[in-house]
Amino acid sequence: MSQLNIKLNGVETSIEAGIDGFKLFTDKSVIALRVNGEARDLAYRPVSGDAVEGILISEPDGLAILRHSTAHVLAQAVQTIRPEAKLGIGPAITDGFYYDFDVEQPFTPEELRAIEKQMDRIVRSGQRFVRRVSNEAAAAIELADEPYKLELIGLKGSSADLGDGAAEVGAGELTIYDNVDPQSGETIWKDLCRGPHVPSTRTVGNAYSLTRVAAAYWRGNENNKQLQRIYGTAWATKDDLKAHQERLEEAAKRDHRRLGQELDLFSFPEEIGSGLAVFHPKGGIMRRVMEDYSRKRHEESGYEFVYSPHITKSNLFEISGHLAWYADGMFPPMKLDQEVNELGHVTKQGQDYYLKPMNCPFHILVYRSQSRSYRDLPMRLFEFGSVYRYEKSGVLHGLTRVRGMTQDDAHLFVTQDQMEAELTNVLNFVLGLLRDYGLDDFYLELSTREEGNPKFVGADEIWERATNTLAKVAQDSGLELVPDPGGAAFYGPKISVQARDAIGRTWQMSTIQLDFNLPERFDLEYTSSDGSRQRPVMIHRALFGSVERFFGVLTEHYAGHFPPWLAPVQVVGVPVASEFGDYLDEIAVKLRARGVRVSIDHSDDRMQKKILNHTKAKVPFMLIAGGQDRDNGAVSFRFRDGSQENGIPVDVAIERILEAINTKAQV
RNA sequence: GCUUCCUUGGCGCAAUUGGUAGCGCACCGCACUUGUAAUGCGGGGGUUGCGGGUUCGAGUCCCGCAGGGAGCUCCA
Repeated sequence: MSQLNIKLNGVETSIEAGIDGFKLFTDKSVIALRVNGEARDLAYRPVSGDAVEGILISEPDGLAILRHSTAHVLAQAVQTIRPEAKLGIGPAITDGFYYDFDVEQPFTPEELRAIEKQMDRIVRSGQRFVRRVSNEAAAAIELADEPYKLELIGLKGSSADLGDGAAEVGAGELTIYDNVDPQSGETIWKDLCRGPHVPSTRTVGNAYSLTRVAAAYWRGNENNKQLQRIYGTAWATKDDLKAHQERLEEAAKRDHRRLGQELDLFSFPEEIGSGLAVFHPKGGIMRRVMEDYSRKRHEESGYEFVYSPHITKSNLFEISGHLAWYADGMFPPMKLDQEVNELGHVTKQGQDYYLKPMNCPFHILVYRSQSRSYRDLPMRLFEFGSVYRYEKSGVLHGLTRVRGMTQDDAHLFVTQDQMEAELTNVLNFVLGLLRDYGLDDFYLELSTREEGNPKFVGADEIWERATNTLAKVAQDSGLELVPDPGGAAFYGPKISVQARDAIGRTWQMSTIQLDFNLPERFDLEYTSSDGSRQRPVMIHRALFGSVERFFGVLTEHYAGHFPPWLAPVQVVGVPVASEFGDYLDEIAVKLRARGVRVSIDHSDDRMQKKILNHTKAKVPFMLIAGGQDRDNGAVSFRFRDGSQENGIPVDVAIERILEAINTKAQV
């Protein structure tokens, strides 16, 4: 046999010509090959000069192949049970996979279980995934019954944007994967697919599960038909699957909607309407503490506080351009003052008033209320501004996506020369403040304009300068920077600060936007040192995004175990018997005098019951006192984790509590 | 907005094929006076989200609306 030279796992190796990946890697945990950087099936036969590595089932690329192969098994199972189901696409996604089907009747949960059973049978039957190169004409005939696949083949020909469909056809050769029965050699099922796949359905194993069914627009376009999408999760081992399910349970326990109910923080009364929250006393305390601290920091950093009304005549948003671009996202107008005679003719022109979806035009009017000099700049106007947006009903989600919210909104008016320094300033201010609230793992996203999209207004060179300035500031921060092309606001590019929470999920927090457009629209000016009229640049920035949303994110981050400075009740006193209640009341008086939020539980519950109740309420400090403590002028701490320290002198206990509050420590 | 599922006392849940609403927690009262995650007894509270329809009879079936969950699309 002739030999050929390849680079095997980085080492120059001579192998027999014509042997495939199965021979090169006998380790069963190798499920595919990486050939010259590209994933291939194990059946691939290396040619001279190839750089070949094994892809392990446990590595990210391997998991993606496993998940995509599981999607094929799902599709085969569905077509076994519902032969009329037409195939959409079936890619791997984070933690799993999905496959879209066009079916007359949506899948029921019971049917999902039947499909899982059928998948098990397919997995056990050990069908081989066999790659076959086809061409557009042949595939079109072969897949005549699969209209969506035909569309993808057509799109491939036209080099249109395939989106998620890239997994099916992608670049290069058009391929079909046959599922071949190992005994008979018969092809049982096939799918248009770029691959690669695991060698056999048996490799899929048993660490997968179908999770839910939902509708999804074909090719992600809401003008297209909705297909039924089945989601699943798939892992290398059963333990990994279990760990994943436990992570989901952990996330569910932290859900701010659930904790908001359990901890009595806020609610969404049906009578008020979707996406409109009320904060209860406990949530109200937290919100006030959050806002007070933010105000204090803004004051220290040179911001000035303004207030503006919740409604305005339409004219304001016509000038700003919001009505032209975002009327759909605004609550419809209140039509006022119009008078009509008996004949239906308008005798007095009315006015349309809108609830404000943004604060910027109001702050602009504050700026414009008098002639400004370069000496006034930078001018930093801050407001907790309540805005209302008519979010589509399907997107509302707890406090994180609402119809009424309060932004911690500021608009900075600066000269072109001050722009970069001020942006750097703002970014550092934002990051510092977020850290104070307990978030400390960040990365930045730079959202820029999409070429040729008419949504973005303003001259090219202005966009370029704004984008370059933001990019420089972002880079100088030293934080990881992720590009987000097309994500800019219509009036300018933005940096957004993304924060990772305690269990690694990322949340978009603050945004900093540069805007040359609104100063133009409102004809803003300042007199420069040489007496000439100049146009200021605007910086929009919200740090929490909205107070509501930030509240929700912090709730999930802390899983309701708020650090003492934020906790609605910081200390609860539990007397061992009611006769010790007075003693605790004396301590409570001292704590209250120092501003601590403390209550003493005088109810006639057993003390064990009281401990249970306050543990469930996630109170940071419980102070327990009985005869021994009273005799010694002491108190006993019980902490959230159930640990305790007995016999702490009262003054020491008070200092410890104050220390924790003042340093914003977590306990 | 679209697809789909859901809605029973403050909260979490039950109610066989449509037969006239139960439980736990919470709440109120009484007793107990307690040393680290549920003391005992008793009591009150729901025309089953709202509006229509089918039926002798609807929490259960049908239609509409509202609110919620999941996903899609969207997010100035």
